[in-house]
Amino acid sequence: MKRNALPPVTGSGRSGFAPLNPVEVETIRLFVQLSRALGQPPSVAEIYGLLFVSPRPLPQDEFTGRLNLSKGSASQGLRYLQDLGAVRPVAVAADRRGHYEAVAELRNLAGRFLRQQVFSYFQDSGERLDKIITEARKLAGPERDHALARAKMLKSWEKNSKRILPLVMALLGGGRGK
Amino acid sequence: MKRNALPPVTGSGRSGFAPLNPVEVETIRLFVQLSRALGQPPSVAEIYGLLFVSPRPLPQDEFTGRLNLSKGSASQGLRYLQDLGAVRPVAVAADRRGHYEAVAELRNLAGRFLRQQVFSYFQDSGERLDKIITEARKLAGPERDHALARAKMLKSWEKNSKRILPLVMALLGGGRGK
DNA sequence: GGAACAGTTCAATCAATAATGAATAAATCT
DNA sequence: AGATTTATTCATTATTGATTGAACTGTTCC
Repeated sequence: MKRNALPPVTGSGRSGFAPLNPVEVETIRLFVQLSRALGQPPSVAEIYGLLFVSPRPLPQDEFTGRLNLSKGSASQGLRYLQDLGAVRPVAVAADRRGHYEAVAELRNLAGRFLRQQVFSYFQDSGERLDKIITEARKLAGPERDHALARAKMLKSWEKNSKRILPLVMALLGGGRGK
Repeated sequence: MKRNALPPVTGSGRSGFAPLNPVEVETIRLFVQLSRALGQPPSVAEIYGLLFVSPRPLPQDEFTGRLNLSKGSASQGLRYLQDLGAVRPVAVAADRRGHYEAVAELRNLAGRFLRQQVFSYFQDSGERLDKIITEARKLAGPERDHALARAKMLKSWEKNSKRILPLVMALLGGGRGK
């Protein structure tokens, strides 16, 4: 069965938890929208969005219930967010459930996200580039020249891109963020 | 029926076109890999990749045949690439088919891509942010304060991000790209 | 110990996205 | 005009990716 995109704002939570208020709904939508642009699954964005607007850390079953997620999605999404450093556990006295809060520093978030995304790409791109060059050398005549020129271009693209990342990070952290 | 990921390097092209050589195969793989990171369909990456390594402009049926794509995918992918400015038509004498070549300037490519991706996001994010603030004002007590603080934070994130884009563009174009 | 709770894993299911190809249009040739 | 070539559109099909939930693990409480 397909779960509801977002539970209705009105109506008492049939999960036993308070339904989302309009601020929560809109904030979550904002993050879901962003997640599309970044190619991230909506459930993850929903979890982060709700933790982000929440004035206090939430236990897993609470955001699961309020977002109408399955236990599996919640668990996986939470893990992903923790690995990314976007969410951190917070102990709450007299409650054995784990509670979580959003890490809300743009620099951290964006930095880690970029690192994760970009790193996974540059992972074997270097290796592949070398292979392209090796193969290009085996060609003959003008084909060979063109192939080598293209390979060189790719190398320079890679270098340029790699150089930009730290700068972006610095800008994200340094901008008068107040 | 599923098409082959990439036609085998050896073996005469059963489409009547030359099979891909190793340089072409590896270059295409590189772009396909990148397209995953960027959330773009592989067929588009294949087309761009082949045009990128090709020493001469290719007509649609040629890259369609060599990549083993359907006519539909080729046509749509080509259109997407043209809209993005990543590929441009080139007239070839005594051939009535349209020929295309890759636009291979990192600055153009990345710039247009970012614009397309990011712009579509910031499209209505401003509107949504205003709505969040409006709704937050209707809340009471500490909840209200927290919600307003979060909304303010989102606004600053947006401002920061918007400010960075032009800088990234400048860096992509300006780096000693040789 | 064992019942209730909190959480994870993963194979099966469902939804979203990409690719296909038949129908069609438009242009060029004879 | 009619035949041929080139290319586009879009409903259908295939593929990928996200979500579910039942089975399981480990804790805590009585």
